Amino acid sequence: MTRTRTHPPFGVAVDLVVLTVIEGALQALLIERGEEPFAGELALPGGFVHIDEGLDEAAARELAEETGVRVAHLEQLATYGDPDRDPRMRVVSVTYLAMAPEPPSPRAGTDAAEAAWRPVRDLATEQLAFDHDKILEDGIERARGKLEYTTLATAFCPPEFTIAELREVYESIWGEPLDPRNFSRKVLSSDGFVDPISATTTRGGGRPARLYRAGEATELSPPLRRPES
Amino acid sequence: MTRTRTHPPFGVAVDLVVLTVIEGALQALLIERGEEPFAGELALPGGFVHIDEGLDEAAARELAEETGVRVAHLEQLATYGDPDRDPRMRVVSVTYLAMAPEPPSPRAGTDAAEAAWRPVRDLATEQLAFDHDKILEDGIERARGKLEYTTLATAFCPPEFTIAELREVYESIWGEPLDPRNFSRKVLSSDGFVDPISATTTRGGGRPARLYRAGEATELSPPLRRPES
DNA sequence: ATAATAGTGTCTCTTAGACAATATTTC
DNA sequence: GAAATATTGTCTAAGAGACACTATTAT
Repeated sequence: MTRTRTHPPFGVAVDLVVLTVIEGALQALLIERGEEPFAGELALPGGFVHIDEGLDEAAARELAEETGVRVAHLEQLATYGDPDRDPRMRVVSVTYLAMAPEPPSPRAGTDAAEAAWRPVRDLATEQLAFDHDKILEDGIERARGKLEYTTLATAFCPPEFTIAELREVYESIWGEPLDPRNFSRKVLSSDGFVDPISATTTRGGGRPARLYRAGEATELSPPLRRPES
Repeated sequence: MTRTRTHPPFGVAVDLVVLTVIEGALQALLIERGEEPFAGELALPGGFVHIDEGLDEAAARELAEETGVRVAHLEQLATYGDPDRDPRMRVVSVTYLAMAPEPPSPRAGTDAAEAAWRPVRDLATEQLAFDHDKILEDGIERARGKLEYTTLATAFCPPEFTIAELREVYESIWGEPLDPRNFSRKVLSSDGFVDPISATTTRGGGRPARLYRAGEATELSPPLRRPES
């Protein structure tokens, strides 16, 4: 076989599902495409992998270049490679899931006309470029699942947070209300989920709440089960 | 930018972690490489993706071509793309995890000198080609985790099986003994995990055991927790 | 005082885990 | 009968979920 036949010319890209919670609503970071194909449409931030860089590295670079957002967690999601997913050429996209603690205003990057947080609920009907609808959906589903058995929710919180703020993350991503008292008991009894610090805050309005930092644990065992419906 | 710079020449491959349980031992399907690099060493079955086929399609094709094994489950695992993971050129490998119900004798394929089941316990010290050690390890870890919250274990069983055989799958993959009585109760009380059929078998030696088929459920809720140590 | 939010305590029900006891086969 | 495996039942302890009650702030 010739090398061309054995190793056809593939493009390899990384695309990012970057999530955060703003005012009780789960939001995704999207760019408005400046070039064809799909010019003017919304898409996930991303770009082609350089020939001499690793995949994780490419994801981190694109995140910085295109969005400037600093994330607390970045993990590989899945790889999408339908032959016709990009009209230009055969492109395989390795996707990543990222969680950001706060909504710092994203700045436009080199080949992104605009980058902005959009509530994912508004995107239900909206059409994203390429197969990014599917990727975003898969990313959200992954995040929902991982909240159950990991301490990942803290990645959505600022360095110091209250139990109520942590609960708001769960409620926003799961779309279900949780009992504040049972939630509190569960979190505090899970070893290494959060570490208390000797400070309180009163951003809520009522009695001041104790502040916590993310603990060292990454797994949650037993898990925090998601409500049925 | 020229197209060459924007879309560097990547090779895209699929590699497969194919697992089964033979006589209480978890086994992986490995080939002995016939060509350089790593000629003579053990590797995961796999190959390059054709320019006009999807990733899942390529995985299914390589599985059939290289091993002839029929699997009950095939899912994407992760993608590995370190710049120097293949000495020949830049290759990104999209890996898949497959579960086979029984050990039909695998037959050698076109570019595989040999394909055979190997107990994964023996591979702890063994060195696989490329970064396949890491991939195999990740695949096993994924399988271990998924047994907890899915009905995937039935993919390792023949069409009709006993609860004891299903339990043996769990014990082999987790490497932990499970209480037969509690296991039985748990499986039978999980809706849609297994469906009883009106037949029994006595392959075990003692009292005949009822036979079951895999149920329609894919999720296990609440999960079947893995023992601590 | 009232409203608002934080945090503790209590009760019940489900489930996991340990293990006794019984059932049905082969040798 | 003895050995082996299957299956049912029982007990206990841990955890989830519901929710009453107390604590501490602002207005």
